Amino acid sequence: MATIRELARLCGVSPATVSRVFNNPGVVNAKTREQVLRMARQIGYLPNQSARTLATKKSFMVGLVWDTDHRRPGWRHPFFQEILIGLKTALSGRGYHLLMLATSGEKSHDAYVRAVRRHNLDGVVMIDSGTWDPSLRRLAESGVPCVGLDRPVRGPRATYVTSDNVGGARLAVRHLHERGRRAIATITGPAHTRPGAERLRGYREELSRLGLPQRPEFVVEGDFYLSGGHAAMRRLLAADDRPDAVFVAGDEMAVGALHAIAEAGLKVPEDIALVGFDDIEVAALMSPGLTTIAQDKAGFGTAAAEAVVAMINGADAPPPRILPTRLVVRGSSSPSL
Amino acid sequence: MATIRELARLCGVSPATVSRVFNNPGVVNAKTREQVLRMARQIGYLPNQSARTLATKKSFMVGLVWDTDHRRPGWRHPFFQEILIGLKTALSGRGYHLLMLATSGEKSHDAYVRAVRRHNLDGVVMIDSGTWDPSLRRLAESGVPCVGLDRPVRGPRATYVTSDNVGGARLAVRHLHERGRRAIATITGPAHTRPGAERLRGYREELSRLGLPQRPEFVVEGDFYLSGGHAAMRRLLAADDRPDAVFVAGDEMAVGALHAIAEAGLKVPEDIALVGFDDIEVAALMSPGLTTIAQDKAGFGTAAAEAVVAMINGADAPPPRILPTRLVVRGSSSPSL
DNA sequence: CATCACGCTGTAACCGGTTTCATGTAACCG
DNA sequence: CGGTTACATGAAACCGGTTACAGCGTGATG
Repeated sequence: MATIRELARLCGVSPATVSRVFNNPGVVNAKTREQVLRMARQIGYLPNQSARTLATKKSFMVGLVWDTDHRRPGWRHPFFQEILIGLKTALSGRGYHLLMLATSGEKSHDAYVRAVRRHNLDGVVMIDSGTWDPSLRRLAESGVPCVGLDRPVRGPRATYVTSDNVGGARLAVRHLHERGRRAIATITGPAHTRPGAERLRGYREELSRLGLPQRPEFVVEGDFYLSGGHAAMRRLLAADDRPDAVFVAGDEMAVGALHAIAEAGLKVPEDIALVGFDDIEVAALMSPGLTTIAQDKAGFGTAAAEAVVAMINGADAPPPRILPTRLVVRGSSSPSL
Repeated sequence: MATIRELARLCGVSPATVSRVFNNPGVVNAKTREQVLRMARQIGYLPNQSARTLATKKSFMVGLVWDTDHRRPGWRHPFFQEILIGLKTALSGRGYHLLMLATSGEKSHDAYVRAVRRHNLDGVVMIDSGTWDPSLRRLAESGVPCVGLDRPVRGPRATYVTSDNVGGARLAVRHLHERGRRAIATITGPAHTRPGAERLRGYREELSRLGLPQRPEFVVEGDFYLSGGHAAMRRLLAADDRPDAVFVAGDEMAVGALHAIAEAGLKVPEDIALVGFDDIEVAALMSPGLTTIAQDKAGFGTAAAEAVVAMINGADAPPPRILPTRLVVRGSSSPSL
């Protein structure tokens, strides 16, 4: 492995000059610079990142906190993969790498903080269950630039990225109303999760705006999973007065709901129209296709990368970024015949 | 930030001793060791990984090469997320972290090699399209311990992990045969991909074993995607003599096939039974549920971690690891009425 | 001509660990 | 009791970069 001193010797200059060629090209004489670059290519010189980090305290690495505890829901965020692609791409475009943080089972409250310190991470992105794990709170409060994905994060240099859940839910309800539905129920996410609460709020707001009554029996709490959607739908169907449309606050629950409706011998969209939320891959694969509120998947990653890099470069924590959502119409909300 | 010299001073020992406490606890006197550990905890001392790496050339980081070029299929491996969880967990249990490698758009043939060198990565895991990208070939040949996921990798210290595609395909065909089907077609993956070729081979082998004829018109090539499955199924249905069962070499294609069958006014499983491959999440969500060949998702990650760590610790490249597959029976292959 | 500014470069200390080698001490053995 | 050995530790070099500071040559300025 070629070192900076070797390269310097070959070029007849000092290591400092070589270093400057790479970090501060402006200050070094054009001729010298060219020569150093040429020689560097020739002998395959590569600056050693560890040495650099040791000297500068900048690692050009961002940690990804991704809580894969199977008891919690977060580990399978509906479009984790797309977020990850966006994040990786956006970070690498800015010269940063992504380190998957792991606590090696260590259950200390500052396991993450320690990992971040140990590796001199420049910033952190968190995507997880949204439960306020103390070790995550510590992390956000520790002062590293910190961006939460789909979960609020508070700390001296922390911000977050989320979708416009309220607006999306309103879009969904408005759409069902435009399709002529008036008895619009909702299956919500868990009340303690932020997306769950916000989507419910949007549903309520839009009902008010449309002058439709708020009917408590039309609000059933689900769990964002298939089985929860199934169970919730069965409860809705069991009531005397069943809805003619349901806004389901998550696509996976919507699939469960779809099955429950079919089991009850009813048809979508003829008897009950359905609108989901997320636009996961399955949504397009169902029959009928699932009308849903799409989130800007790649946008999550990009926005997170932007925010964390900005903070790394000394900016104050930017305000939370709310990504727009949009309605994707498919068969499950087609005009009934 | 507390350094090793500070800690040493506080304990009245030399930095060397402190270092030994952490790396070679056996050689240092029990009393001294305890004292150092206690003091370390008290002042929150954390060894700096960059300094360590600089001195030892071991980073305890493994790179993940994940080609997200959208023109290639690899970036959305059917169960990327599960593999990633398995990998992360298994690595972290062995004291390694996972660094998502990115080439920052650099199109050099040894972009990956350079990234690995620069960061002193101890090993690499690759999951991608399976196309022989020259920069990946270089990487495998560069001598870093290297494990391919669902793709063969050759190099001085390289091996790979894959599923028993042949065996799985045979299971599928045998199952359809047991259900009384005799006109068993297949929709394959692209012939140039390894899983595609192997699953086709399994299909052929099992037909032979069962004494069923090989009918060229019953073999249609797909692309592992929804649309390819749909198109392939239409071709099968258009023939004079249509099959009563299809082994589809990927679940996503199977979903496409299912739609094509429905569009043709036929029923699954009554008219045509279907068996997929992969056991992706959708498989259980369809109606009818998709009978499929399940792969050991978490096993991929674990096996890859084991292999790469073994090689890092000096072992020779272990032979390729073939993970067992198993049949998951659902509605799409129920006995026809 | 002395002075100064400017542009470029080198020297050397430093980042925070690890590791070789030497050394001191205590135990052990014939 | 002298010599060997094992054990525990410290001094110092080293890993490969960065950077504060000093120095040098050149041309401009008073």
